[in-house]
Amino acid sequence: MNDKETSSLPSRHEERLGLLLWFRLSRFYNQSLRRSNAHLKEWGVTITQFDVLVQIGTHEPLTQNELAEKLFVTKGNMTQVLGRMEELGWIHRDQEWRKKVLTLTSSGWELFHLVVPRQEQFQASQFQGLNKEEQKQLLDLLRKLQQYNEHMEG
Amino acid sequence: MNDKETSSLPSRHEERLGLLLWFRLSRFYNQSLRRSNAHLKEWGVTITQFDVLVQIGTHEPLTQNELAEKLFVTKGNMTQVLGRMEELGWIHRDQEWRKKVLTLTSSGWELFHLVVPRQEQFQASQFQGLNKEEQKQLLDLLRKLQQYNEHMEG
DNA sequence: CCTTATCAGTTTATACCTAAACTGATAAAA
DNA sequence: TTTTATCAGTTTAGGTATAAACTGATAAGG
Repeated sequence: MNDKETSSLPSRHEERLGLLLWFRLSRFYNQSLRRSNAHLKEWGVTITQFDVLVQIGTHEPLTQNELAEKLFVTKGNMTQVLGRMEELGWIHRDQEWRKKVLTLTSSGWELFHLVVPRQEQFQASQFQGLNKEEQKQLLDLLRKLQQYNEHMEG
Repeated sequence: MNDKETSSLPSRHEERLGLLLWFRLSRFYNQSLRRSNAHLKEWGVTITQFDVLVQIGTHEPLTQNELAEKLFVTKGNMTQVLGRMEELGWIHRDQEWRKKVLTLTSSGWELFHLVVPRQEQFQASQFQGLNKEEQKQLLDLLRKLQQYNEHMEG
């Protein structure tokens, strides 16, 4: 590949921007993921479990499919993650018709109230490299991207 | 948690923004990852392998540690991913002093020239929800975040 | 009533990723 | 020279994620 020659062509340039954005995004995400897991380790919670905890805690009651949709993961994945969380005694899974209704146990609520404020604070610190205005900008750009892509997939 | 009451407090609000940013970011990243893998499936390549292919192809020769640093992943992970890519005949791993020097095989170069332009085009389409100006803004914000966090970790 | 479709969740095989402990080689210090 | 430190890469155990095939229950159509 010949960077210097092709980058002067505008159409190539735009394509490059896409790849650059992908690289930046995935690097930052990976870093952020690792740091979050390290931070949550103190309470024996993974970032995935934390996300599930927040979703159930704020939208209870939820079914597994609804949860998977909210988290943008497959339902097969939910089976595994929720299985472990049930073992740990953080959630109830009650069969109801052909659905399973998810709620937090008292132990789950305890964890929720303990960990959510800490993690909020931690995530705020992760984005300290941007001022408040820039943070809102970033949120807005991500919102636009998601809306557009959702619209594309129908 | 009582959303409506606590969100009026400014300090709480800022912390919320951090959590919101994290959620948006991870949802978009997951979506993007899934779509990229689906797109690359045509050539039997995963997005991880693609990232490795690009790094080696553009920075050859590289050691495994250098590659891990560029991709922001652990060296243990590289051992596994590179092992598979070596089996597939895409890369050479030549022991040199106490390092292993990575280069692409002719088959690897073939794949590189076949897949990179397609994936560039695909990634460009992933960010079409933003105009060129907004894409540059996003890139800039991500760059700032990474620089700040790198500086923090020292 | 019986057949067929749909739907929620599970299972399986495979890949990715981490942290932490380990190996073996080179380099530095005693 | 012997010991100790460091460094690149590997291994292990465990969690996360997917796609695709499957199960079993409910719903719809014949």
